[in-house]
Amino acid sequence: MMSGAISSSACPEHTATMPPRTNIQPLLERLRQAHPDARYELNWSSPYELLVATILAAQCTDERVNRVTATLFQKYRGPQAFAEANTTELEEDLRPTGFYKQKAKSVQAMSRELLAKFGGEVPHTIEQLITLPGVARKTANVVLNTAFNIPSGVIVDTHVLRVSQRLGLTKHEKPEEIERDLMKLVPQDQWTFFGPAVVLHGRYTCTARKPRCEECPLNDLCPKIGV
DNA sequence: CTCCCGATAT
DNA sequence: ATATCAGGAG
Repeated sequence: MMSGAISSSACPEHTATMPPRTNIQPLLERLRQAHPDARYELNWSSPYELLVATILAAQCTDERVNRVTATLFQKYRGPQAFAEANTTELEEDLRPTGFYKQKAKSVQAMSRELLAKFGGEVPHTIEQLITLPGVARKTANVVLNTAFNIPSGVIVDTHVLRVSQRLGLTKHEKPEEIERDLMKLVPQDQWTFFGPAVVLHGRYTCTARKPRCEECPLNDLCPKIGV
């Protein structure tokens, strides 16, 4: 809520104590052209299901998560069912997503905490969400941005991290520091678009190992740091 | 920093 | 063969 704190400095020289890069608008326009309806590709039918799916999405493609949750959400309906599930059986259900023991543990612990502290309802603030086991800022921002349309912050996953550094939007390396830079740089009403759009850009164009700079719509805006 | 973990692109 | 992939906890 304090993120919009603008220093209305009387000094005409520095009207804003603002970030490294000058104008974000051209970048936002290009991104919008390339990914007009950028959104997360996880399948869900409730905020709770999106929360579970996002936990499962760690180090795993959306496609594989969707393949698993298609049957998973038929078998377990709501936090009570996950909390009471047999752990070994749940681990097997989650196996194709990788890190399956850790994820089973996180999903069950998260579900129990959700029931105990929030009556089974997914909270609407990032401060409350990140108290849940297995939930940090990235997961919390995905849920708040996507399920509730709340611009709680900017999603910083491995794609946003890499692309932001290459574009020179940040000099930092830790996700939290990068998110802080992006929140200053990008207007708040663009946050829920910016995250998913940059994720798609990183997934399909500005790839980790062999970026496709020749066909990149942001090519002329990019200093190509670390490529 | 390491560990959790399997599938896929290179 | 191995780096990487919609991360987070200890």
